[in-house]
Amino acid sequence: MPGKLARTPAESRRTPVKHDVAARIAKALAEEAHARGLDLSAGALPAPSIDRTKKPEHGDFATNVAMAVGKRFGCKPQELAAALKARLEGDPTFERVEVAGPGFLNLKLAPAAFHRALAEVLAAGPLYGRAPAASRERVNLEFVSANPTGPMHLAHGRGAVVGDVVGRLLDATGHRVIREYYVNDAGNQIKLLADSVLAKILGRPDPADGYGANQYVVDLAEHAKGKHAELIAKCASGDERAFTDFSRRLVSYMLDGFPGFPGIRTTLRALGVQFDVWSSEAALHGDGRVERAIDALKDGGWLVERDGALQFETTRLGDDKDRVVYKSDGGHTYFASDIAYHKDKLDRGFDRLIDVWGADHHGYIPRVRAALTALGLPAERFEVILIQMVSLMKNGEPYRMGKRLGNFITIDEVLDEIDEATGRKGSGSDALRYYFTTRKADAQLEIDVEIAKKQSLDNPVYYVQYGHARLCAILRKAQEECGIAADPGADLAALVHPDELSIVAMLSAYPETLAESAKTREPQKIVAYLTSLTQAFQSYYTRLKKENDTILPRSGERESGAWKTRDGGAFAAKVRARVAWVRAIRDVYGAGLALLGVAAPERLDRPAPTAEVPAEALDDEAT
RNA sequence: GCGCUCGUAGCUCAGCUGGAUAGAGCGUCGGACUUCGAAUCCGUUGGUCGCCCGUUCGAAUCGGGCCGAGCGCGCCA
Repeated sequence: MPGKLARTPAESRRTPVKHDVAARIAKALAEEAHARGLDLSAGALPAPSIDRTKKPEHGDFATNVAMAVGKRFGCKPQELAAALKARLEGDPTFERVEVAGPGFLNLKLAPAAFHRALAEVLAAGPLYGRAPAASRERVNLEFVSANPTGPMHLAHGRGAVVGDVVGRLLDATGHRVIREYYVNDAGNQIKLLADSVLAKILGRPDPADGYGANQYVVDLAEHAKGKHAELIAKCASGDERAFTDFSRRLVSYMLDGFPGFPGIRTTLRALGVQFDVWSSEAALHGDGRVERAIDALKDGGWLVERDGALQFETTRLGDDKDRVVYKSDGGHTYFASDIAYHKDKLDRGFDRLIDVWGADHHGYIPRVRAALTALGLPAERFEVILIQMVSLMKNGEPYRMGKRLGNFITIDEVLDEIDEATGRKGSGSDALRYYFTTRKADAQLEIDVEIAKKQSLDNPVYYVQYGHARLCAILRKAQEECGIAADPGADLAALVHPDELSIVAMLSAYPETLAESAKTREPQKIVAYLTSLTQAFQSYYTRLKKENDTILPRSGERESGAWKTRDGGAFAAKVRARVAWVRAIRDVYGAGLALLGVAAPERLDRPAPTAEVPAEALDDEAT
């Protein structure tokens, strides 16, 4: 491996500015080696890092190249750094090159380099940053997969949003993603739901651990009673086929809704989440895929009969204990289905399987991996994103709705409550999506409904949406009052304000952020990026005002048109450059918000100062 | 007991393949609007990165050991 100085074509397209810097450093290094009569072709050089700096005084990029390869040059890092500095100073890409600390090279880019970077953003527009990853994979992304025995709760919602955003990230980096919901329609839980509903209809007592205490079961019973009288009668007389049929219909109702219950699909849609494939556990059994998978394990000698049950010796593959696939009563375990399901997904030709699970299922990973290995399938293609708990707070206190607490509040309740409070349909989805992707998936999360309802700085999603609306307002005024359309080919030479250039540097980092976020399946990197971009622009905007400058001509000048000729046209050139720059920021913004599935409104209505609604009044409506 | 995840500011959390003086939001306190959206901005306050060793030019980051938290360890799903 030649290290980071040599990049693949895909990477170089993805990070043009950084790649440019890397190439110039490599060139300087090669020249220095040549000058010293060193032959570096034998053996790889240690890979140096080229990083964006955290502090402005360190310039735009910093590299440890002199420290990394100093030994090969047989000299001190600081000496090599000084030699490289001398060579790089002749390069017009850099405005300043400094040796710092133990041998870092700090590089400050010249304005022209920023202008080239900005031109790239403008040329790509809203598609900026979307570039194929090194490997373009066919990905099966399975998420939510909540049992269709009840409404979706907050914890499901987090998995839904994280899964959906990871899907968008993978799409944006050139992977082909199939989003799949695995419907557990064959297990005990479904049987229990059907028993509970039947019990309601037939006036029998609810089964042990049944669902009968829930209002939606009462509603479901009422709905089913009118529609399936014959089927219910057969079920009552112990007809198993009828019972299976009845269960299947109940699953459909849970997914598609019935009077008094919106249905899981509807809830997901309200959250902005859609699936390509709904696969059925029952179907895996129905057409023999489970049986065949278990037979394959048997043929491979992985199964033993013990205590009257059929066990898969996963311990031979690193699991803690062997796992039962067929119980002593002859029934299958959930694991048996899951073996077949994951085998099926790989059989369908996916390069990668990503499962999104609740963190409490983490112990399940080794056995699925063991199953794939035992079946001779590439277990390394299987990965899991674990989702931690969500607790819902209200003004700092655990939030209760009825008897439910935190995780057990339904998505619909939360969405409705926020939508009603803000008066904007979709604001609940925006708020939840933003919250759920702000933290990494495997960290516990607190959500405060009161903050999510606020249309103010306290609410992080509003802060970012406001930033987007503000950029749009500037572009709108530029067009309508100055006749300036953001021109991707604008002359950018007049763009010299340090804040403007540092924001260009941020824009040029967006492709790297997207690539990294997709690669690590960590949406929070996009959120963090958008937050800091917003901050940078808002800060610039206020500073400009303090400096008695504006992006657009002042209103007086707009009407007279005097701005067009001010300073011999230099002012107009600056305005045009800045408008193009605003457009670039807006586009990156829009791209980032689209990845999160959060609305990017072009304008936001100012809230009336008296819009505060007493929280108690909303509680009554929401329940 | 074993396994997984984690321990960073008063609170909620970032911190990329190890990099320079560890960051953000909220909270505290104090400031900034005649002019493109003040739904904003600036400053202030705040930390033995749980503890101890080790690896090296360099550790919040990697390794080991403790302490503490959550979860898992079903012929449940």
